[in-house]
Amino acid sequence: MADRRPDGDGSRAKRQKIDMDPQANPYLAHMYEDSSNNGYGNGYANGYGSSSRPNGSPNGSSLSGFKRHASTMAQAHAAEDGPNNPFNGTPLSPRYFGILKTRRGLPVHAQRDEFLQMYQKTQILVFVGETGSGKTTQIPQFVLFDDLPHFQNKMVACTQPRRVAAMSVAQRVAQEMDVTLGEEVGYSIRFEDKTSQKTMLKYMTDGMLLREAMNDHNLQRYSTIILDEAHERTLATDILMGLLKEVAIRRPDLKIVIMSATLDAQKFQRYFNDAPLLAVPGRTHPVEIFYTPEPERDYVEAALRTVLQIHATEPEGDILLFLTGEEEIEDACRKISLEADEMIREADAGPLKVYPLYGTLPPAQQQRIFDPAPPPRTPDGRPGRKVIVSTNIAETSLTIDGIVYVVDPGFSKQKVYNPRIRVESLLVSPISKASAQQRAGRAGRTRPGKCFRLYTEAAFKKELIEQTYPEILRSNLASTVLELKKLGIDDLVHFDLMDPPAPETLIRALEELNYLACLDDDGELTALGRMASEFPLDPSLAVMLISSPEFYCSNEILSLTSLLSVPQVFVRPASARKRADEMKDLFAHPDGDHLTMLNVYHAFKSAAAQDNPKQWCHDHFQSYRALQQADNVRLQLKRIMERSEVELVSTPFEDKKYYENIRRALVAGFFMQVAKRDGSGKSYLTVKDNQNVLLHPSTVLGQDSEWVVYNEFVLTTKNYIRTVTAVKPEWLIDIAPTYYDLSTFQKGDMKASLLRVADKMRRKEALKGGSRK
DNA sequence: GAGCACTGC
Repeated sequence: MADRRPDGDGSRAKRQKIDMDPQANPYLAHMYEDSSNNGYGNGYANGYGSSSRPNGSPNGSSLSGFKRHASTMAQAHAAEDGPNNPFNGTPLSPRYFGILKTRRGLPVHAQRDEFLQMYQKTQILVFVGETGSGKTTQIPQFVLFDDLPHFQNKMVACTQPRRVAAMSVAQRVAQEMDVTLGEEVGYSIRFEDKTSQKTMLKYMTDGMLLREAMNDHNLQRYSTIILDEAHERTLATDILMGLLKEVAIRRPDLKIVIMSATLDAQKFQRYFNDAPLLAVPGRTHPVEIFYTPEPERDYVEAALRTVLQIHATEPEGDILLFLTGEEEIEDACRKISLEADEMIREADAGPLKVYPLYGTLPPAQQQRIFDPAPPPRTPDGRPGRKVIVSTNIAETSLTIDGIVYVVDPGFSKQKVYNPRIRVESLLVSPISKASAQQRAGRAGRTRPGKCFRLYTEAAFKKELIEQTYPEILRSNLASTVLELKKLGIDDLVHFDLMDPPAPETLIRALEELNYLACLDDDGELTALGRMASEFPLDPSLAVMLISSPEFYCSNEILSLTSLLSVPQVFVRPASARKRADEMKDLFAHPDGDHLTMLNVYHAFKSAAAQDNPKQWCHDHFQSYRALQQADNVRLQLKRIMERSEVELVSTPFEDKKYYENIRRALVAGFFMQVAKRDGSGKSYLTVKDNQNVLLHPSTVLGQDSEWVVYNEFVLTTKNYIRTVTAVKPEWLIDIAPTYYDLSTFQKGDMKASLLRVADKMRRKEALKGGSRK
């Protein structure tokens, strides 16, 4: 039997410190009431030596009587009861037994035997557990006792859509199993691999498992793969499901558990060839639903009215209001506070505290939502209340206890993709029934609650779709198609996805990859495509990066690529717009936003700024978080470049081509995102798609640039292109001759000027040739 | 003269 040692620290992957600490993370839906997480992580790690550990053989451990895939709940219970840890032989701590008691009271525990029997009988199993059932923490442990992966030299993997979840669940389960996090139980997320030779249960992001699959098509290192939160239907989960369906045939020994929270489980069952289903009830309190009798014309106005009404008439308990975006939320918070002050003055209402909540809010401000509600103003006064006004970040990512009232106007911002003009944009759209249910459920976490839906019951029944469309139907699939090719899936059309995307979307993606020379004319992966797939980047960014040594500026393009794959670095608070803009002007480069961002990065990395980077960012209206993230991404990309032997080179800064080389390299990746000024006005026209666009007001570029590359198409009140840099048309023809094959262009001003440019280039070339003779 | 829902590698 395989021995997994040596298990010294030397063999462990190096890991980088990042700014996420599960200890400090308040969003722990899976932490039960009794859990105290202080001081964990040390204490008993030093108590035993690894040499005395039973390892590699069940003999002598409390798992010795276990027959793989034929164990019983009684056996597992006996092993769990100790006195020694069944997985590493060390004595179990008193705290372990305390947690064990809680665990055995969880709803999933009642069906442990049933789960085991089903798990043993079938290869693929669908498990439905509502919130509070304990599925995320318990099912993987049930699996461990029966699958005994460590005796096969394999692991059990459990995927999560979000990093914080993977980290914090792993930490909780390590506690439950009385092991040190990173040893028997670990996690793996981007930038951090906290696993070791001993790891038998690994929590990870779905994207991470997908990355692994690209180099290990059969996922050989796993004996069981559990996909958790499958109902969220992230792009990665959808692709993994398609892949696992195929791997299941190639690897009959692999077991697969699909865990979902919705009643839409039949869809998963059908997809996995009528896999058996096990459903476990959750543990939540009832939530009473109220609808408006008539449709509301202005949902924000109706929402404010409802919140104030609740405050005036309903008993104690906090309120959660769902709105769609930052501006709407900040605005609503102001109005609610104003009205509430008046209610307090005139009607002796209880104090009301209002908190905004959205993803781009600084962490310290996000934390404030966990502050307790304000106390009554006088000892016998009316109780205080807090209102949280949130985007749908509070629908899945984040749980706030103490919410009793939910106000749901029925809208959220959703990504939509239009393959015709190749544009992804955010649109305020009605939510789905599943979302509405999820929102309502937020009112019943601690006690019975109420949900006020600001739409009619008829609208709920007839107008809302059942489920939000999965991400795969709402995205540009260029990078997905590249991933699938790297996964060894050649026939994309027949790849069995749960919801196949529109053929037009696939064709667009293939076309884009072909122009980028990642796929050849037969749709086969090229050497460039294979290399591009190694980078966790959009194909155009990856191609730009890989091509950049040809333009003598790969160091700079590496920095720029990192900056383009993190949130906006420029901060512009509503209270200090003018000063923020002045600061931005300090970094402005006349040729465009890309170069401006690069200037910011270089300034940030200068000795003066690094002395106190946080202060520097504050003073210069830069996002410290974004710049730090960019640094982190840069390091990761740099390692991949080194591995792929992409050279790191720079043009000397004194060289007059320093900036020009960078602009040319931009064209190598973004030649499909070019616009030309339309006549003499402000309007631009995009190449080939012929979309009328305007330069985004945030640009540093003047109106005098005839040709520009842009990073992003933003569809709001108008069509904007954002992050733009001036380029020369000769570069387009020179660097991307296939895309700029003028015979493929529609007749018009664009084609005419490109033809003139091409002519000029030919004349120049001829002259050069002539002079050489 | 705008405004970035949320994730992930």
